[in-house]
Amino acid sequence: MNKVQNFACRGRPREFCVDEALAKALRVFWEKGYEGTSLNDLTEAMHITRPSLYAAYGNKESLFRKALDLYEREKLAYLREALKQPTARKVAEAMLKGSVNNVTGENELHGCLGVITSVACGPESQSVREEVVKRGDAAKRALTERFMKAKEEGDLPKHVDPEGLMRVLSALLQGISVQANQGASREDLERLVDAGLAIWPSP
Amino acid sequence: MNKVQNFACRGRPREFCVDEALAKALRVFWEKGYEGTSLNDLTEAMHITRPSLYAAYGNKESLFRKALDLYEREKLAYLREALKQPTARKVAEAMLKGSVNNVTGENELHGCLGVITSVACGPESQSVREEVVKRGDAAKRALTERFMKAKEEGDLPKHVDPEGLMRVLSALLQGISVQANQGASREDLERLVDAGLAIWPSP
DNA sequence: CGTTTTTTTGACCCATCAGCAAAAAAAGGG
DNA sequence: CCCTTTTTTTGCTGATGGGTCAAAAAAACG
Repeated sequence: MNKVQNFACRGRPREFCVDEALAKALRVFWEKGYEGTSLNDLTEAMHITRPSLYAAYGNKESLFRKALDLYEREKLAYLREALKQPTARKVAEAMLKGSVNNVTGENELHGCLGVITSVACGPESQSVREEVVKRGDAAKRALTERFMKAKEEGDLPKHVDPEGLMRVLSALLQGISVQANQGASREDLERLVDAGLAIWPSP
Repeated sequence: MNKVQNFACRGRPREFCVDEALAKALRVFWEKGYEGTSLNDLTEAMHITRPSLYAAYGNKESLFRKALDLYEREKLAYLREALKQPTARKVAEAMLKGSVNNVTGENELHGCLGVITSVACGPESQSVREEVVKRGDAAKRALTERFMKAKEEGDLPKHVDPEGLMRVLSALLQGISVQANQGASREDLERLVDAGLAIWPSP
């Protein structure tokens, strides 16, 4: 009795792929930040007119949130994977090297979208900043817990403060992003990573 | 024969203090970044009308450069002082603690103006970003040289890479700025500093 | 007192911003 | 073939962006 695919297949079909266009939008947000990106930038990159964008994604802010989801899901996968490494040192190494890859990948240099957004948001669109910060805080908590576990397992010395160490590692990751924005080369960033790992606490 | 003070004392005197208004402008730029600051924000904070601003400082960009000079001269003095510390460890300690003070001082939280600007500048006003990056690079060179000297003097181990260590310290400072922007408390940042100093290489 | 020099005032310009309304176009259901 | 549903197209809106001009106002000089 039921038709196949009777969910929303009426009417004129959409002429663009929603996910594909979202990926384009992500790249623009990533390059320019939330406020630095205009609707013209977006529609040009997505090959979409303005009303199409509104119909498909709501408005600029909700488009950004969807792009943020995509970013977390795809580009930040290495952070979730890194947490599974067997030792605190390997966690740090995976995160730092993943960050360098993320930030110097492909052809152009970008910083981390989260850092860019949390730093570059004016008082308007404060809700966007808060959203980004909230997601970052969740990651920070997970990292702190990972270091607490590492201490129990003995691969971090007794005297280290897991939360402090988590803030140090966060700062290194954020610094990688900032320095990438400032034009640091991949070699520069790898030097940062090597020096950071060289002073990492040994059990 | 010569009059006293015959240099530009004719005509209607200015009704505001240029330096004072510049300090107000600096605070606004510091809070909102270069692009995030509008002329309305500036004129409101400086208690000046638009043409007065234009006459006194040129335009938005040249006002920002003057504000940047002031920022470097006053708010970044601790960095120059820190370089004079006798050991690499003390240099790092002075910079990190000074940065926390700088960033959590007075009543409101700010990140570092240099970080904010270098991260939050779109393709327009790229010259501003380049200016900020250029000034940062000079500081980075000085820090690298300081660590090379420290190595010669034996207060850093033989195996450390001065440039890498400089990038690590830079990253920690940038991370402090980013985390302050994200709402970290003074205690949070002091924890970061303590943990950072705890893993600092000993001679 | 009048002239000169400078600042202030208020309005204005043009571009861009995010967002939207109405009509045209394309598909399926009857 | 018409009707409904959905998307596209075109063009618009009100607000805000940085920047500027002409005229009024204020002070110092002769």
